[in-house]
Amino acid sequence: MLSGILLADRGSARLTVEEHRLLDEAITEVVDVPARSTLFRAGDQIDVSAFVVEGFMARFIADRTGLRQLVAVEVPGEFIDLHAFPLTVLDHDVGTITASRIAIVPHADLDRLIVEHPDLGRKLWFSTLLDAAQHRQWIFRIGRLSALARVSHFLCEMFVRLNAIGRTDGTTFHLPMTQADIGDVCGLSSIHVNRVIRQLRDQNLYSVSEKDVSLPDFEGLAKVGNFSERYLYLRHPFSAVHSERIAIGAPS
Amino acid sequence: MLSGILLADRGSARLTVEEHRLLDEAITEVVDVPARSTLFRAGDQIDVSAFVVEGFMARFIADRTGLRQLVAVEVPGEFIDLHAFPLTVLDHDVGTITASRIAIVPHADLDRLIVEHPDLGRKLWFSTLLDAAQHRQWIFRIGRLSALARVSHFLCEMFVRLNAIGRTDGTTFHLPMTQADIGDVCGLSSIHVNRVIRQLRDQNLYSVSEKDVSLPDFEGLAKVGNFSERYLYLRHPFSAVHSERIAIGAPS
DNA sequence: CGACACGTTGAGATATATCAAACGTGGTGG
DNA sequence: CCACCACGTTTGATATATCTCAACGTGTCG
Repeated sequence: MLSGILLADRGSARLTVEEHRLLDEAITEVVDVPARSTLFRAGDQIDVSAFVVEGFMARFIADRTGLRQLVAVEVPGEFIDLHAFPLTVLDHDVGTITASRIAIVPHADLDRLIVEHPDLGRKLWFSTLLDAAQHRQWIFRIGRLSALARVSHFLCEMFVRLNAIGRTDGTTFHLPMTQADIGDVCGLSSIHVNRVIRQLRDQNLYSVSEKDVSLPDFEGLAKVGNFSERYLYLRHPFSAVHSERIAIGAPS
Repeated sequence: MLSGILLADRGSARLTVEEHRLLDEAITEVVDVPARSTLFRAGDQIDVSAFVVEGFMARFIADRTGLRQLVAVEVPGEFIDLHAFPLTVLDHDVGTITASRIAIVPHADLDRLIVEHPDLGRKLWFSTLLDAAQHRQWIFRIGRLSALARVSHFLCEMFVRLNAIGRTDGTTFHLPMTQADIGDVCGLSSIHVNRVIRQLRDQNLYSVSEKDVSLPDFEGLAKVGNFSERYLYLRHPFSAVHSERIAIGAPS
């Protein structure tokens, strides 16, 4: 049941037992990929998609000078390139952060599945739209938040997402990313990330040991980061306090 | 044939005559919306989706202080909230920039259509993934480009998108956005946008009169903005020179 | 005519980047 | 076992991009 982790806790899109079985049967290969390697590149035409079974992966866009901007971080249970199924060509690179195991599903099989099972098709569509909702929040994060808020927002996101797949103990979770990676997520230099993280530590909002991150005051961190988890569309939100109305203001 | 403009020039997702007809029949209402008004808000549960027939619209996220970040700009022929069909709840606000006319399609009809016509379903899926691809490019733009490059990149994007729907004469197009709007797109203050635009004018890369923007040297502007149009997935790219290989560099 | 939205300009403040260097730590090979 | 190296983190000093505040001009619209 490799697909068992797919779409975990996503309210309206949870998969039925039957749908899990169908997806499992469509897996043609399970591949182990070393850390820090690039699997696909922008422009690649691909006829399979894959989801993460274990490990941390990332999607990113690089400019001519090699500056890298991550556009998504994927954790177990998430497709890394399901959008390539309708799109057929990738517009960004895909690679690993840590050593990862991925399960591969040919597009031809997805084709057949969504015709025979429209509901499953809708759920796969939903899954790609979850990415889009996260993208939007990343735009907001980078465009309108301070460095301190950006890093806080990102830490909140990772916490909530990992919590949803049972990878936290309620406060602590494993985050195998370097400060440079976080900079690539937040549009910051790694040096500045370092300084911001120290601030969070000084405010007792964050601590880390061996890549195990603790957020002793999630609500406080969420406030600093202007974080509201609604965009993750979870059936069981971590924070009871949410969906607060936000004032619509004038443009800057 | 209101739907005639949908997915124009998107290679693999162009609609057949029959599909256009089906969508047209599903339109229940055509609504005129005044400029600068908000149609839907984050958290709204909606059971219809709409596409732009005429006008400029935007999707945006606002923080507690009213700072606004646009996450998408929509022009005629584009759905503004098709993602709400699988998602059912919106994670951002939707509003107009100029007075607009939109065509409304109930989700119940889309439901029926995609079951009976899986190919159409795939194309609608594609359409929402186009948004996601644009989101990714916006993250890159804001995260890794200078103010000058951000504005250039955005101008290139709007030019190419409007060109694809026949709304340029090869150099000039109508862009009814204020400098503050552009700031909300690029994560900049309106004052800084003003200064950046003056730079572009001084470099003869841009001129404007009555909201009619001219880009006399598109290639030059694209270079400044690190712009490559691949992510727009057009059948007839504007620029012959593209798909150049970009070096993958080390993280910052 | 006044109010308002938008663009423009100036001066000063500040957040973040850049450059440079040191430090710990784990792994590796001799 | 030690020397060494690669990698990530940390710190300091300085540069610079962008923001903020403030003011003014211009056109439009009621």
